[in-house]
Amino acid sequence: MAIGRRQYPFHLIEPKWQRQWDEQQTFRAWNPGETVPAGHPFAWRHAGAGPERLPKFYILDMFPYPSGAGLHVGHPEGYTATDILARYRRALGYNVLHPIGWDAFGLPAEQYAIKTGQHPRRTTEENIATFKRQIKSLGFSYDWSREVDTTEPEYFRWTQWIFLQLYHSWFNPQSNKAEPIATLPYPPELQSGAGLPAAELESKRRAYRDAKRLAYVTEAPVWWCEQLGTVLANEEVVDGKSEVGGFPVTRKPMRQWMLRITAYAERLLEGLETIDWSDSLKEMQRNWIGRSEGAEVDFRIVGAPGVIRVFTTRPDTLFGATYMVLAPEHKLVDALTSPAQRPQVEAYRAAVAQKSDLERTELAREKTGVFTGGYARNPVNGQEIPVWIADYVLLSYGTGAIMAVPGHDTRDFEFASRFKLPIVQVVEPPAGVDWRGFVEDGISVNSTGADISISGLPTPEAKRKITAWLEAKGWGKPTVNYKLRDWLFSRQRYWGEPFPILWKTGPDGRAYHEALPESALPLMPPPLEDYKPTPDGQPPLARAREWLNLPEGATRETNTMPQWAGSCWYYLRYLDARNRAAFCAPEAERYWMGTSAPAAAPAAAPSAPGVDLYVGGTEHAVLHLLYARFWHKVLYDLGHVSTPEPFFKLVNQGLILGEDGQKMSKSRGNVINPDDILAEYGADAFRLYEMFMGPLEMVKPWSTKGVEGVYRFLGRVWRLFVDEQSETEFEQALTAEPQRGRELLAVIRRAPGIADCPPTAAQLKVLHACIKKVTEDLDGLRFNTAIAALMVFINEAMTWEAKPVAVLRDFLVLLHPFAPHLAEELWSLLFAAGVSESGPARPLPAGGPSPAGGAAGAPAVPPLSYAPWPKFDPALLVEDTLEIPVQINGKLRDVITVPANASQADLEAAARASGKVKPFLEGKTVRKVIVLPKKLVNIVAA
RNA sequence: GCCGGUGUGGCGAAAUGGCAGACGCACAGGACUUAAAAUCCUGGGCCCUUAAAAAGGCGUGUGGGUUCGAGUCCCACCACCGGCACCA
Repeated sequence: MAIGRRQYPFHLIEPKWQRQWDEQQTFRAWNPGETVPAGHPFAWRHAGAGPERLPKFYILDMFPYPSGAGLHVGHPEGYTATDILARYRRALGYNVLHPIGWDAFGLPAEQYAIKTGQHPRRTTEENIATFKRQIKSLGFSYDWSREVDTTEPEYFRWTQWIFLQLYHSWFNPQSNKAEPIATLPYPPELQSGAGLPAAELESKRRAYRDAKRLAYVTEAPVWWCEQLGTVLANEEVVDGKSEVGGFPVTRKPMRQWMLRITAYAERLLEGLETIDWSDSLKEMQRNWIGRSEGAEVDFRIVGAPGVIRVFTTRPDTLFGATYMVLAPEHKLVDALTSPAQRPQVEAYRAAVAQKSDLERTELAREKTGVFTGGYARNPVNGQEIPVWIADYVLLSYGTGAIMAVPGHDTRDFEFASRFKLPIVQVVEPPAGVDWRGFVEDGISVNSTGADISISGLPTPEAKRKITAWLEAKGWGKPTVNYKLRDWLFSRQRYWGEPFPILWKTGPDGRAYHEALPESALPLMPPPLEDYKPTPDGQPPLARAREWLNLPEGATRETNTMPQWAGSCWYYLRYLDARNRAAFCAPEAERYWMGTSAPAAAPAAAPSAPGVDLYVGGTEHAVLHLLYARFWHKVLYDLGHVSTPEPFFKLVNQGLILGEDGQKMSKSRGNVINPDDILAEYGADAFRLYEMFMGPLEMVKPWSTKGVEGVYRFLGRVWRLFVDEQSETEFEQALTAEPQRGRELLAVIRRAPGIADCPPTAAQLKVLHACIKKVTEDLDGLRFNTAIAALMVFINEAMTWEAKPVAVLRDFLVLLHPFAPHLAEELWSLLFAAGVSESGPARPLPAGGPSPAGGAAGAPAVPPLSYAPWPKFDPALLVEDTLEIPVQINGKLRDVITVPANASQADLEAAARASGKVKPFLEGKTVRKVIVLPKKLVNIVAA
């Protein structure tokens, strides 16, 4: 809008309180055992009680990645929600941990540095400064003393330390958990080492150990992105292009570090049952893990030794397998290929290798493949079936080979149709459904062999029977498969944590790796001037000769960790951010994660283990959230943390669209910059609007007009409290001497109607209805309707002649989580000298300093940030008379006013007596009358 | 294709199975003002009637169902958004 008069001097009020909060460290959270200084408002509220005796509330925002673009309006949506709840919980008496920090390593930051021709260290610092300024200007109640930055040595030393925990562990399938690598048993031939020279035995044992570690090195085809000069994890490749930058990626075998997340597939799945996340998010994780139950079956190769092992979820369709397909890269392809078919097979394999992932997975395209010339024998009926290769079978899933059942699998059906392969029925669908391509459960048919029959059995039973038979014969076994792949953990870039790993050469001439001792951490990256990636995949760190080479011929690992490393555990560092001896002290971990002995009676629901509330966008549904859960479980297994899951409750905020209803983007030109909104309407209005738009989780379009609406509401709040004449004087003084800004606020006086008078019953009813609604809505994260309730209160209070101080104070406590700056200013105005001689109706401070505890004495103005949340009194909300709707056959015909205590009979009589109702009953028989006391009357007549 | 979510005035949205549209935006009328802005007051789902109204009818994506009563519960469908997608 064309900026009119300011509704209220937010430009002076907001910086004033932000500075006060900073100087006082108002929102510092206290760890168990810490002594709270007597002058701190926390001490005032809790009367000297030790933090460990108070219930805790850990409320966390997703780790911001400080990009070059600065904050957009989507970021503060979640931040505002968590800030409101943090302030609300403080008012309820919790010890609240609400931290913030910077996820500052990683590709986008490095790309930005390259683009702007600066060192990433520098751009990172600048970006953090921008984010910090923007976040601070919104008045969030973060504990800045716990601020972390993943690029600081004191932070990444612990990232490296956790990597070493992974490196030094293996996953014991017996105990189903990670254990120190020293507990790994060697297979018999390596135990005795019979006949082997000591050096060779040691080298073999090392190879065995290294292959079992949770962090291991492998030479595997990986996604290589030439433009970015690095490999990427599966999760970072979208539609055959890099998620960052959208560059093409290709498959390339390279030596890489991997983390064995697949060992945790089952536990990551099970853990979802114990946490309070949205169904859609849990479902996304389940899909990503992709558990499927089935069987592995061996098909003997005809005319050669060996078997082709396939994975199938439908062993009941084994009789319908009319051919087999191997992935083109499968290692048995050579052995199966006949001389006659070799040219076609080689050509096909070469063609597939050329294809990008996009070409290979593109939708609705024709299936391709070639016959190898080889055959395999179906174990159930001895039939010889041809073996093909085709790129619709993926090497990376299952065994990289399938039995094809074209009768009952859509893909096999397409392929068989195209290549004229036989299609037979082995499942009977329900009547009227074509069996061709029927993939649901049915009844097995045509499934009888010499030795086994499952004909006539329903699918689940048929599966069980044939699997048991295969197992008894030694030809197969029940198997569970996961789509989840191990996590590719190394990057060929500069801007990441170096691996605390050395490479050495053994007596056999083979290279092996070794961990640095913990005492060598943090391992600093070399100060490279030329940090740019190279197109050949040689990491930039390899260029730092002095750093790279160590005295005894050892060299350092030159890969760096991916961006996700630092964000996998930051929520743990917040618990004890300045600890130099450990990533976090155990007492702090147990207290904040909720596993220490129950704290003093909680004011509301008891805490659940883990972070109490985690808020962030859906974009992290499978990357960060899966990685972090994995690391957490490893730390849990090794005894470093006390909960099996990191984040108990998680809420995704919905996307904010542009005013045109489209996703915000520079190219559309519909991006809203929070700085502009703040300059015009202030932080309180901005916060309020972000919450008033609609439910937190919903996608919703931005409307600057809507900001004006809540801004006007804040103006009404201001005018309710402030004397008009004094404001005019203030405005004039400000115009004359704008530089005196803040001190001129002292000119403002409270409105004349505000008095220390007893509230009327009507006023209390309005107040308590508001307390009830705001309290319940905050508990349910319904910020939009809570704000509506505050508006209703103000609309009502504007009509009051006399405004009791006690009522207004309670209102300010309700308002302060949403609009903290304005609330603080008005709060101090209410307590200004001479306002409240005889004290308010509600004793304030309710939880004030104990006679013994208040060394600094009671402050002149009780701190609003720690003022107790008001309780609503249901007795004040009861009505004398009620308006009761009267329906005839379910249709509303009248609304009658009756005493609240009217009996059922009274209600029915009053309803029948209504003049508006009578005509509808004329000439009809009343069949039934439904009377709900205090609710409604419905007369059924015909 | 599969999974999840969402469909309510001109717009953002509210509504334990019980008065659909709270609250806000936009709009219209009025007060204040020389005038405007700001502020304050009033109005409003749609249709039919009417000078205006009253009364009435219709209304929560579509079609069925359960119920005295359905935005809300059940079944089938449609549209949009998000995720996954040759995973055997």
